[in-house]
Amino acid sequence: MNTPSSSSPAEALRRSRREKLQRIVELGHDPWGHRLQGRLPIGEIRAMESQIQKVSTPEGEEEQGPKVLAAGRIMLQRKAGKLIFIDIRDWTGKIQLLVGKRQVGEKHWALAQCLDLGDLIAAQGELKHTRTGELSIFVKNLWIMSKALEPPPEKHHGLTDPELRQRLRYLDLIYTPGVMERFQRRTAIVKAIRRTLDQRGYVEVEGPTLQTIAGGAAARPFETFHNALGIPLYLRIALELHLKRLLVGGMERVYELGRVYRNEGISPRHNPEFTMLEAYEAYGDYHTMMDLTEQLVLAALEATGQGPKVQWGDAVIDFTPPFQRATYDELFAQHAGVDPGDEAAVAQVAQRLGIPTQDRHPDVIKNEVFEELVEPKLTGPVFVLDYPASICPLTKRKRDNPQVAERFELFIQGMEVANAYTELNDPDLQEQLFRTQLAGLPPEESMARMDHDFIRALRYGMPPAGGLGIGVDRLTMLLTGAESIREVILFPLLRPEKPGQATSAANPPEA
RNA sequence: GAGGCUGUAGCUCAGGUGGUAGAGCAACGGACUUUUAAUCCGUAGGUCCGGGGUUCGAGUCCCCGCAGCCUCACCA
Repeated sequence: MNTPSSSSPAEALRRSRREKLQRIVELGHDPWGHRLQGRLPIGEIRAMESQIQKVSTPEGEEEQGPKVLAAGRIMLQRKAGKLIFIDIRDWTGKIQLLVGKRQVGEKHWALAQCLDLGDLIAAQGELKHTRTGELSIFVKNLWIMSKALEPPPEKHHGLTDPELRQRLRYLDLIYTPGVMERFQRRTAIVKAIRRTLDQRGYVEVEGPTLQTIAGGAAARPFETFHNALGIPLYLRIALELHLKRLLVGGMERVYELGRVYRNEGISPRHNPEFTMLEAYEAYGDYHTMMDLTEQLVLAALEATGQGPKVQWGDAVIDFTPPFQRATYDELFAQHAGVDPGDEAAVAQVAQRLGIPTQDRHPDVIKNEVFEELVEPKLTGPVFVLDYPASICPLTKRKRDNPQVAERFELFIQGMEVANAYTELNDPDLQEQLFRTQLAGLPPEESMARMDHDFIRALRYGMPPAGGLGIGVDRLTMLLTGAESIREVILFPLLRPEKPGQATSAANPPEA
């Protein structure tokens, strides 16, 4: 069709498959398959092994097994003259097919000659053992379900190049051991989170992802433009401010589980779009959310079918509850070796670390020291409690100490996994904090962007509440042994593939 | 944005100090009715990421660029 007489080896491989496709059509088979009725998952078929019976015949003892219909992808093929062994796999398991020329007849045998690694096929026959004891389907009928026109990766090593694994994730799922399982675990984790919140009486909602003010966090947003309205819009960087509006609106337990977008760097722990859970509970506080966090993490852990001790890289994470709780200042003193109340001493440490101290708020300096010296030591799981109020513009202060905010973060392996507050519901203080945060900062870098409608909402009365955010991707990393966030995101952001780029396994995208 | 590492057949990889590019898998042809990463015989397959440069000669050395990974920066 669009293939000129190219003689590259990749073309030769594709041509061979195209020729077989043609042959399949000529033989009267539909190379693109059709609905299958009565097909069983391979896992279930394997479980039928016990139904195989030995019967006596004039020729001796023979096996008699159930008739089954299976479908799957051809992973391996062994040809032995007029006999072909084909290993097919679906997402429940793998099984061997035995195709014999005498047993299947001409038309099916001719079809079998046109099969390649990677094709999707269906086979129907008797479930029995081969001479060497391998559970197999002794094929009577054979269909092709989908002809693979591209050659699959190497059959024992699969794909190893991380770039190819991410760009061709469908192949990664098929051929890299553990990838399918990891993403299924991710789904199980997300389901467990939903189940836990639903059981606790929460409602799930969907807030806007296109916003005129991207608030609720200190991150650079992606910008876009609405043509009909003629206004700039931003992709959300947090779920917070709209969920709190819903608290005002009377949704007393509310959560959203969805994507947020941050226009920042990419690293093994950062992807520009990631999945966040935020949950708000009226008449709770950050202690309420601490209990909830522990419950959610344990539910997620259980959903992955693991015990309390999880291997992650060289480390073992012990999720045995209750998780350790320690205050920000305690941990600061312990790991930074400085009295957190001694501003001069803290500034000195900061300077030693190369953290600028000129004209900066002491709490900001202190927090950067914390991030530098304390966070990497927090192998956790550990709840860090009571942050300096000045770095928490959306958080209620402690009743007996306005310098301290009722906030905690959960750290595991030096990673911030959860962040929670007793939510600030005083509209005047909230407005004031927005303004002081804004003072002298370009709007892009403000820690909290002024959102007048949000302040107005607070003026109508928001119940005191606990609020929680959990980074679902990071939690999934920790619970599935993934050391890069790209291993738990199906399609992480990559630079676009250039036409003709040498790293492309298959046809480059059309120009 | 900075630094380090990597890029060789469709895939997985090898190619000391510069001398006209190799293996396994996959493909193609042949043998084989109980294989298990099947085996055996044979054939074909290359923009060595791209572009410059040094050299009689570059996969190899130098410069510029592209992409990926890692570290850092950014990041409540």
